[in-house]
Amino acid sequence: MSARERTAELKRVAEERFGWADLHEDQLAAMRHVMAGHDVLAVLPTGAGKSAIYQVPALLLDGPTLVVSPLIALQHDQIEGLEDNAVPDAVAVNSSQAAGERTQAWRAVRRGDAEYLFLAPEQLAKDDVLDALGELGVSLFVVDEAHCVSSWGHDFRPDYLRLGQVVERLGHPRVIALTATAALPVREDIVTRLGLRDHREVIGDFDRPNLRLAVERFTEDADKRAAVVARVRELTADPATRRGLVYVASRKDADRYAADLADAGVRVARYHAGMKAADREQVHGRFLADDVDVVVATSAFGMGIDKPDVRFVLHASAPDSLDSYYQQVGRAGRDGDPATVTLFYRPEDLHLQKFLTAAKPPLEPLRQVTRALAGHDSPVRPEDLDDELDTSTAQRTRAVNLLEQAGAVTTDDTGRLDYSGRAPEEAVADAVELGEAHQRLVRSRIEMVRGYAETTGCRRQFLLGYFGQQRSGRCGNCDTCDTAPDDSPAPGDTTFPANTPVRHQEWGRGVVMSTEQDRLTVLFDEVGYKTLSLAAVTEGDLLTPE
DNA sequence: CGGAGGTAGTATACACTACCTCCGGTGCTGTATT
Repeated sequence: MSARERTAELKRVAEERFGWADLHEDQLAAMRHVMAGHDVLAVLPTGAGKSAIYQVPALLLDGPTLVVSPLIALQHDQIEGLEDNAVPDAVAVNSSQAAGERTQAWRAVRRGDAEYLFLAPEQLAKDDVLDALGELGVSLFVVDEAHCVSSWGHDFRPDYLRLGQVVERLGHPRVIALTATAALPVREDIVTRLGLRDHREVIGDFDRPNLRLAVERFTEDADKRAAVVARVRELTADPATRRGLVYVASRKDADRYAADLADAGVRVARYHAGMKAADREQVHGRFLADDVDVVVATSAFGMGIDKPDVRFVLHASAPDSLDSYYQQVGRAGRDGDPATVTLFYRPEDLHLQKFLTAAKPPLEPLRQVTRALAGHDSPVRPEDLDDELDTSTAQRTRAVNLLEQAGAVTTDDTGRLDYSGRAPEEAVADAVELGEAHQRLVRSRIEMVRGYAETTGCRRQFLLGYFGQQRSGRCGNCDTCDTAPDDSPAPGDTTFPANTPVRHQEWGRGVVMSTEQDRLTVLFDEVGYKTLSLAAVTEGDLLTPE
């Protein structure tokens, strides 16, 4: 079938079954790749209709569609969204259901009454679930919010890193990975972790010109707090800019800012993961219904929130990465109208992020798991190791992931673990080194937040450069552009334009992410992001193109 | 690492500092307990 015929068919199904008359070219391109048999990574801004990319091809492929999605609450919304259309049902399977409900969901998929099955990655760690999926003949494997593979997999929700093995065990159906944000190392992580095969990438335009970017710098914590409260007061006093979000770094700060803002007369609610599920849901609902103007939240508030008229997103503390930052500020101005995005910055605030990402590779679990695996002559099911271990399931999974990455363990097509026979001390040392390399990357991402906050160049250029999108010229809609002289040069030196592969004498192989007037940001394989002075680079011959 | 909150000490009755300790994000799941 030609690309043209495919496009026509996809458009027909979209219109007839979903009632979508216009598909965006990015959506169509991704769908065509899927229909041509490729795996696909689609990085498209929220609101670009990422779900359509799997929903439409799903109806043209024989066999159910599995959607891996991180939050059970999010799955409910997605299922409801599908119920309105003239398409087969969608169902979910998870731990919150009664046994009967679960059986019914499986039956619906088996009979073909339901086309879409939603699961959290943890479900896919269970043999009976995988066996059931194997019998179903899944035709499309969708990973929604695919950046979680990279950001949540290493220690928080380790089952994310096992999705690649799950794909193989299911015979490698076509895979679609979807996300709204992914800097280069995150994209690479998604591709390698999921084991995408002969894949195509569709990367949308990240620029959101209606967001006005600014950073305000403080030395005293008290001054910063007062400034945040004063700004929210000011913004909420004007009906045109009344609704917004304030992101904070700790639950305690969420409580405290919410209390201070309430005292200042702001209609405000707080949101963090320490609250009861029902209370969180209520806050979410009140925000959508304009019953409160402002939500003060930790990073728990985010995925699945689609409110068009959010007029400001303020950060009372620095986030852990620009990946998180861009996703959080992206919740402002979805309707395209102007919105304010401001980071209230104190360098000290970065220390909290460093603390939160300080987890060392799990040495003791690594030792135990290695010893246990080395003691088995034949492949062993992961859960059968637990009798010999003194670790939690999550720790065991973490250790297995690192050992597998280090090449000391492989997973066979029944999900059993096979030890390579390598000397245990060596395997543990390699796994620790890999864990530490990941740690360096995470740390360097925090340094990129510092870079953004302290840059004298155009903030939009810096942000887009971080996502590998080089933009020429100043944006004219950020604080540094306001104060820059009109004739200030665009980022200049073209010896190392963005995306150039380079080698550094000490740090090894890397890729240029972005250039500013006097400096250059490079992402190195081994040490993560580094910012280099252009003068030092050109004079010292530190960097050579590769 | 740094902020919050407690305690001890000083000095003279409330209030201040100096020092110490503790805490800090994101969610799934299955099991035990109300």
